[in-house]
Amino acid sequence: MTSRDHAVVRLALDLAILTVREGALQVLTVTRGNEPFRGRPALPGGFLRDGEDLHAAAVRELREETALDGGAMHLEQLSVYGAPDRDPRGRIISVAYLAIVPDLPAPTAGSDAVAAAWLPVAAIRGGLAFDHDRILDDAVERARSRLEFTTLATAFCAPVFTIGDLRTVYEVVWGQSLDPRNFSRKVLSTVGFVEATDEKRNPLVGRPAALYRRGDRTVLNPPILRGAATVA
Amino acid sequence: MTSRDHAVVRLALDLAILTVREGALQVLTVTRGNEPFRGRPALPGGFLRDGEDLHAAAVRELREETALDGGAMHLEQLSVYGAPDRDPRGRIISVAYLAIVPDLPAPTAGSDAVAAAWLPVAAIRGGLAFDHDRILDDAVERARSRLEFTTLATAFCAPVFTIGDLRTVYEVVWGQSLDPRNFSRKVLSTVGFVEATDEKRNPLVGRPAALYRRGDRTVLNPPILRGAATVA
DNA sequence: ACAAAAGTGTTCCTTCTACACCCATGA
DNA sequence: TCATGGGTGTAGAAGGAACACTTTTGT
Repeated sequence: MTSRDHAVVRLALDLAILTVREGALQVLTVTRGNEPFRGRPALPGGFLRDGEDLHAAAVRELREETALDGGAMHLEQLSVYGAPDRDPRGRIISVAYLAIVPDLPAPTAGSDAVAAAWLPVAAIRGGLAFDHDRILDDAVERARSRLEFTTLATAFCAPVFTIGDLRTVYEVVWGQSLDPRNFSRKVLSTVGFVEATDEKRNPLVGRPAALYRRGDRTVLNPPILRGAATVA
Repeated sequence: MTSRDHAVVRLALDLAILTVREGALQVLTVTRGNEPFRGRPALPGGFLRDGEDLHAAAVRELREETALDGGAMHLEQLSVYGAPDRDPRGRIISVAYLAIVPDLPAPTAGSDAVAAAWLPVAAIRGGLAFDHDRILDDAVERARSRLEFTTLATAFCAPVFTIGDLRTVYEVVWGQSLDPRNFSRKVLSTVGFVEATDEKRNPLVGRPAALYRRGDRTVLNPPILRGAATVA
């Protein structure tokens, strides 16, 4: 065996599961019970199994962590992280996935016996194990970009939602405030973005808001661009 | 060993190396000398080596195929392809990279003893080995999108080039014609896209064109969007 | 002089932005 | 009737598309 041999690697999957909770962009983390990085938060993940498809493995991990299935969430491949020294236990290549989920009623406990918790992305600041800070950075930037060009924002929302709910997603993920009136028009004038229901929701105070469902469309044309606008 | 064990995988890299040659978008292919898919064209690639960084491995493969180094080209990770049955020889996960190179003076021969050839992307139509057709599709779409939002088009060009050369890249990659006058203005009004030289190039007929170098900027703001415009 | 390609100026139209204004509800 | 959030109209600014027109070369 020389150094020119084919590398022997293990293939891991890591999930950056994002949601909007309590007015902040949050990510699901698990606390590591073993070395290395014992006690530090990390992104949930696991190893690929024999004969298992990559995407199917990501779906499985997501279900184990959030009990969410199929259509209720968004799951896409993010990138591969394969620096030789990224894991002190050996050569482990990680395929990272970005998942977007609504604010879950059952908040945290996964089926694994590890402590899972939602942490605000803004509060993490380099505290994750391995190279997961970099994965999280990439995930957040991908999500921000997806809001511009796709209807991904609806994946952050419950099955029915108001235009105001949707706007809050944009404001929290982008970290800037948007004009409610122009936002409303843009969303409603894009056919297939949202689909009207005949229900309304009464806020604690103020005029009732119409409720909508997700539409068929996935790509946003024209896009909703984040300007260098007024940061909230 | 049950099916719940961690999968044992080999990790391959495949390169979609794109260029503009003879007025067409072309991709570098190698003809397979062994089964499976013997005699069929495939994307060049190879296996990750012990202790080798993923991106470094992609750079190495690109150099082996094109004798191009570092700054003269663009190289970015595309995606991971990991369907269990994607390679009949066993469980091989492939990390695909997109490379953009200028029209090379030394056209084809790689250092390996395999037959390398540039093929027009439009002429391939499902003829590649493994799942390389899908990788190529993803690569072309990524390149098209990159032209909209980044200065990637300069990576298709020689070290010095005219605005007309650059426009040809857009037209060939997008498959649509652009207004030369508006295109010229957009490029020149984006500071950092191209950098003027004081040389000119005389075409066989017509007014000489100013020559430019790549600029510092990588992101294009505002972007140059492909309309649903007049298809060439 | 003429053909061909490079580049400039100008007009029209679409889209974004900002903000005045009206609507519907609970307390 | 007042505070609060939902939603419409509209004027100005900015950017893209189309195209007439000028410039510079080789033959």
